[in-house]
This record gives sequence, structure tokens and C-alpha cells, in this order.
Amino acid sequence: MGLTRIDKYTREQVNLAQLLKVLGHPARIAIIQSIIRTDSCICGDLVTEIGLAQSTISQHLKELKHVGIIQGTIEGTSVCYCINKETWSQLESSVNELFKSVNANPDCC
Amino acid sequence: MGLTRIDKYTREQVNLAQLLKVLGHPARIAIIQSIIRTDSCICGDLVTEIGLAQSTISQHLKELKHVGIIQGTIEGTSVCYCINKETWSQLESSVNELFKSVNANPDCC
DNA sequence: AAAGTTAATCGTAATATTGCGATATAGCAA
DNA sequence: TTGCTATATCGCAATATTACGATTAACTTT
Repeated sequence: MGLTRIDKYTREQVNLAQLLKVLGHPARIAIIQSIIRTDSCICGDLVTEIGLAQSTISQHLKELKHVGIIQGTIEGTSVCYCINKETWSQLESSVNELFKSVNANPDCC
Repeated sequence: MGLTRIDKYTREQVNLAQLLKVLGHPARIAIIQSIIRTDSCICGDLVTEIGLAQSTISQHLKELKHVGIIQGTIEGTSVCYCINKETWSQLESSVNELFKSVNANPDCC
């Protein structure tokens, strides 16, 4: 079918999976790292930095924005993107919870 | 094209993205949580617990196993899955590094 | 107004993912 | 051996993703 069934899961599961899925692409990892590294907002330097077509980068930015991982503000003719810390800290706590319970788990097989 | 270009990225970026992508599905999140929760190995109770077809669950387990997130050992007629802590701690450090640099980043837009 | 720059959107082709039923495989039980 | 159970694999259909070029939109500069 190709359609992920959503009715079987909790909202937390769907939400976490959605964030991880969007982060689960090397271009989007590279974009996030670049946004962090430039320490402030960057715009379309991503195109030359990463080496994908402009439309492709724009599409990845759209997906990151759609789930709230980044946000963009228009600055003249270009757009300034940066991390949305609210979403990011929500992700951080979900992921940490998972890590915590894994670490508390005994080995078994 | 639909083919993710891998030559543009570092091995770390590709590796992290691969792990996150596999975790980026609610069924696989639910599987991981279930493995953790039962505190020891579980087998095919996932089918009744999650409510997908047996073949679908098996496929998700295969993907989790393929990237090394879980491992399975055969126990008689069933298979016992559990977390692969080595991969998991590698993921944990990659993700924490990302979180750390995000938190150190100033707000800008 | 006209031209230039930057980013978003559209249309598309190629490939990947998701989910299922059916079938195969393998160990256990009688 | 013959069934029984549990898991894996195959084949398929529906949908999603990725990437690109072309176009559009919006704002700046000349």
C-alpha cells in the first residue's frame, strides 16, 4: 500500500517517528549541521555548500520547516533559516527517554 | 530520481541519517519500545500487540536488524529480538553531539 | 519600468517504502 | 513421518520520496 497506518499508534509514537524520519536523510542532516555551524542564519549558500540543485534544497528545507524543526524568516530577497528550539527540545526529551530506558535494560541475547 | 545521492555527504552523515530513517516509522518505534518494555526478549507477540500483518512486522524487524539497531537469536521455533547496545550507543553519541551544538547556538530569527 | 537575484513551486521520471496475502522454511510435537 | 507453530521471503499494488529543470513570485537595483 505504501501508506503508513497511523491509527495503530499513539500520537507520541507518530510524532517522534515523523521527526526522526525527516532527519533521516543525509542532505537534511547536512543542512541542520550547516545551520548550526554558521552560528547564525544562513540562506541559500546551502546550494553551493551541499551541491544539490536549488529546487532540491528548497524541498528539503520545506520538509524540515513543515515538521517544525527549522523556521525561516524573510530577509529582503533571501530567507534566513534557523533551528526551532521548541521542537528541537521536544525531540531531545523524547529521544532521551528512549535512550534512558534502553540503557536501563539488561542484555539478554 | 528517487535515489538518495550518497557521494555528497560524509560517512557520518550517511550513517546517522540511515539510523534515524529506520527509526522514523511509528511501527518501528513501537517495536523498539515493546522490546524495551518487556525487559527481555520478545518474539512475535508484536503482531498481536501492534496489529499489523505478520509479514509486515517481520519486514520492519528485518530493517531494524539490517542497520544493527536490534539483533535476533533463534530460540527453538521462535526468534528472540533485543536491542544492539553497540549501535544504540553510537547513535546516542551522534545525536547528543547534535543536541549539544544546537543548545550552544544562539537564537537568531 | 526593466533587469537581476533569491527562493518557492510545478511537473516529471526514477526509485523506495509500506502493507498484505501467499508461500516457503525450520524447529517442535505427536 | 505427519502435522503444528513461528518466522522469513516473495510478489504485488498503492503510495511516498528524491532529484532535477523550468517556471513563477517577490523583492532590489538600475
